[in-house]
Amino acid sequence: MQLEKYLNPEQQHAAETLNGPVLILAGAGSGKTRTLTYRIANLIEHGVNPWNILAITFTNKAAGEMRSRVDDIVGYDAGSIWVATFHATCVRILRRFGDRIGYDNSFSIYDADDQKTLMRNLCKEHGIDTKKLKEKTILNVISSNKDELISPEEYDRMVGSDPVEKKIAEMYHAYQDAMKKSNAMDFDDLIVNTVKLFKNFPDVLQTYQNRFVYIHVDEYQDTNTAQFELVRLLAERNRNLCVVGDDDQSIYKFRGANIHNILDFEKNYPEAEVIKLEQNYRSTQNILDAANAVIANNKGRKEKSLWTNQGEGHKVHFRLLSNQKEEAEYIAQDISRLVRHHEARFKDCAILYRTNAQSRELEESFLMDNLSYQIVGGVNFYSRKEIKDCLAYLKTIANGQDDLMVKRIINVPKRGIGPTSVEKAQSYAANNDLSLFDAMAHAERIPGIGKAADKMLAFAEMIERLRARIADDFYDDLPEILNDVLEESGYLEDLRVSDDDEDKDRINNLDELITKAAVYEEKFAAENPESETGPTLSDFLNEVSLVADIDNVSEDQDRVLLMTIHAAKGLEFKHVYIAGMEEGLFPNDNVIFAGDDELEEERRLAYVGFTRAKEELTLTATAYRMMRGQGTCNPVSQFVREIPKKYIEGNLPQLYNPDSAFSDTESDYNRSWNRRGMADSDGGEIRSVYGNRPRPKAARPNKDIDPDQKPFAAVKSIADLKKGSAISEAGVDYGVGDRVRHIKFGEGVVTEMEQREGSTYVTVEFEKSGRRVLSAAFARLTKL
DNA sequence: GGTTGGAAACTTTTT
DNA sequence: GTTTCCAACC
Repeated sequence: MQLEKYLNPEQQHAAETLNGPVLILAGAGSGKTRTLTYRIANLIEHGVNPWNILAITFTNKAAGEMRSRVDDIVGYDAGSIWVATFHATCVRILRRFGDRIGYDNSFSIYDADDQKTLMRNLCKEHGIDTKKLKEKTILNVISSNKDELISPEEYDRMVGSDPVEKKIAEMYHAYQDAMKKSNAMDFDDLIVNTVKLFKNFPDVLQTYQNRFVYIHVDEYQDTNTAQFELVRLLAERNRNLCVVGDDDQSIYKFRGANIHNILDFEKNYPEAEVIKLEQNYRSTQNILDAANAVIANNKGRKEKSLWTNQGEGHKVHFRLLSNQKEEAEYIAQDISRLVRHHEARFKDCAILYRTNAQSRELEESFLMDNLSYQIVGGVNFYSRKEIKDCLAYLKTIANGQDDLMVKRIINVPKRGIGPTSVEKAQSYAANNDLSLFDAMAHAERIPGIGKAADKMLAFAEMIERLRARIADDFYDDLPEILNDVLEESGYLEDLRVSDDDEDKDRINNLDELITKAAVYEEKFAAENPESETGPTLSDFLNEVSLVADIDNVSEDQDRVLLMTIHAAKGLEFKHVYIAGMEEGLFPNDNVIFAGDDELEEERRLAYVGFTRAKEELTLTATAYRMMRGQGTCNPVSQFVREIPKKYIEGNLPQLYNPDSAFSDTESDYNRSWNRRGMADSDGGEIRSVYGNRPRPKAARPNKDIDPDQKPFAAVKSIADLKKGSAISEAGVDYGVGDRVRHIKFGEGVVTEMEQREGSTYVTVEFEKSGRRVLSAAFARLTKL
C-alpha cells in the first residue's frame, strides 16, 4: 500500500508502527480517523486477519464511519473487524459469558430514568427521605465508584463515620442486589462486570486476548479507570495497543474520564512509541490561532502546536446581541443569507451551545423563518413515555425477572391492578423468592389479593403467549412482534380512542419505533450476511439501549444541526456558530467558582467547539438573558476575551468599550469594565455571576434593552409554530400523490405530509401493510 | 383507585 | 418559564 500517497510523514509513521504500544497524540482536525483507518488497512495488508482486529470508538456513528472507510480501502473482508463502542463491546461479551458472573444472557439494560425509578423505590424501602438525600446524589456516588472500579464492599471500608456516606454505602449494596435480582445492568455495570468477568475467569479473558491481537482505542482521553482496566487486560498479552487522543479535547471528566490515562500512557507502557499529529487539515489559520490562544491558558497539558496551510481565512466573528431572541434571529438570518447567496448549504452549518436549554429560542427562530434544521440530543426519542412503555413490554417478554419493567406496564393501559395489589404481589414474591412476574403468574396463591388475581393472571398469560410465539419462531420479523405487543396489550387501542392530541403523536412515535425496528433488521442482515436468522428481540433491545442521538444524524439530509458542544465532538462544519458566549453560561456558573480544574475542562470544551469550524466561526453572546425564569446580565465569556484582537472582529467595542479598540488582554478588558462603573446594583432582580457583588450598571447596553419587559411574550409556543410551518425538509424528493417504496412495508402512495418537531412526517397508504405515518428522516422512502 | 391542583425543582455536559 | 411530583379529594 502506498501510504505516502494518502498520509503525511507523521500519519504514515503511525500507520506503519504496527507492533507494540503506540500513543497517537492527534490534535483537532489532524486526520486522526484517516490515520487509524489506514493503519487498520495496513495491518490487513500485512496479513493480519481482520478477525483479530479490535477498534473501540466513542459513538456508534464513529464506529460506522470507521467500518465503512476501512471497507472502502481494503474493499472486502472488513466486516469481521470488531468495531464498536465500549458499551456495545461489553454487551456482546456479557451476552455470551454473563452466566459466569451470575447473569442470564437476556439481561436488561437500565437507562438513567430506570435507575432513578429503582433508586426511588429502594429509598422508600430503606426509609430514606429523598428530599434530604436525593436519588440522583446517591446514584452519582455509585456511578463514580463504578468508574473507579470500587465495589460496594470496598466502599464500605472507605467511608468514615459520616452518616450520609454510610447511608449511601448501604444503598450501593441495596442497588446492586436489586439490579442482580432483576437481571439488569446499568451503563457502568456493563464495563465493571466485563472487567470482573475477565479477572475472575482467565479462560474467558484468554479467549478475547487470542481474538484481539491488535487493539485500537479512539478518544482515549475520555476513558475512565474501568475502561482503562478493560483495555489493559485485553492488551496484556500481545501488547499491540494503539490509542489515539488529544488531552486538549478531554471533556468528560464529570463522567469519570481520567485524563491521566492519556497523560501517563508512557509510564504504563514504557516501550510505547509516541507520535504527534500537529498538522491541521480542517480549519483556516485565524480559527486555529484563536483556538490555540485560548487553550494555551490551560496548565498541565501536553505541549503541542497545531498548524495549517489552509490560508488565513476569515477572522472569528463576534456578535453581542440584546437577548436570546435577537441572538437566535441573528444566527438564523446569517445562515439564511449564506444559503441564499449559495455560499453554503444548510448541512454545512451547525449551531453549538453549552446547555440543551438554549436550543429553544434557536428552534423558534428556525421555525419562524422556515429553515430546515435538526436538534441533536435534548429529549431523547427513547425517553418518551410511550416508547419506554413499549420497550418495557418487550423487556418483560425478554427478561421475566425485571420487576421494574413489570411494574411500569402492569396497569398501562388500565387493567384495574392498583398499587395496593402490586404491593401484595410484591411481598408475596419477596417471601417466596420469586420475581414479581412469576408471582403474578400464580396470582391465585397471593394472600388477600381478591379479584385482582384474575386480572394479574390475564396479564401474565398475555405475556407468556407473546413469549411463546417468539420462542417458537412464529414470528419472522421484529416489526410484527412490536405490532402484536401493542395490539394485544391494548396499548394502541387506548391511544386510538383518546381525544387528546398528544395521544395522536404518541401513535406516530410508536409507528416510528416500528420503522426503526424494520431499519434495524435490514442493517442486521447487511452486517451479518452469513446469519440465517434475523436479529433476536434481545439484539434489538441492546441496540436501542445503546444508541445516542448523534448516531441518528445522517449526511443525506440538508439541514442545520443544533446541538451541545459535547455532542459535536468529532464532527466538523464549514460554518459554526456558538451561542451564549457569556460568563455564567459558558463557562458555566457551577464551574467558575468550583476551581481551576473545572474551569480548564470548560476551556477545553471551548477549544473543541472552536475547532469544529472549517471556514467560518461565529461567536455570539447576549447582554440580557432569561435563565430559569430569571433575568441575568453577564459579561462576555472569558473564552472570547482570551482570543487576541488580531484574530477576531465584531461589535464588542461599540457596546462594551466605546472609548478604545477591542481589548487586547484580560487586564485591559477588566480596566475598561471598571471604568464603566462598578456602581450600585439595581435591587437584585437581576442575577449575575458576581453574586452579591456590585455589578456594572452601564454594562447593560442602554439601547433596545428593557430587562423589565418580557421579550418573549408575543412568541407563540413551539407546538403552534410547528403546526403552522410549511414542509421544508430537503432531501425529500417525493410529495403527496407520489408512489414510494419502503424497505419493509413495500409500495404505496403518499397521502399526506406534515412538519412536526423539526421533522417531516409522511403518511403512506401501503398496498400490503395499510396506512402508516412515518418519519421522512428515518423511513428512507424511495420515489418510484 | 383515579383525578386534580399546587408546590418544588430544574439547567451542565452523556455512553 | 416549564415540567414533575405528591397530597388531598372525589
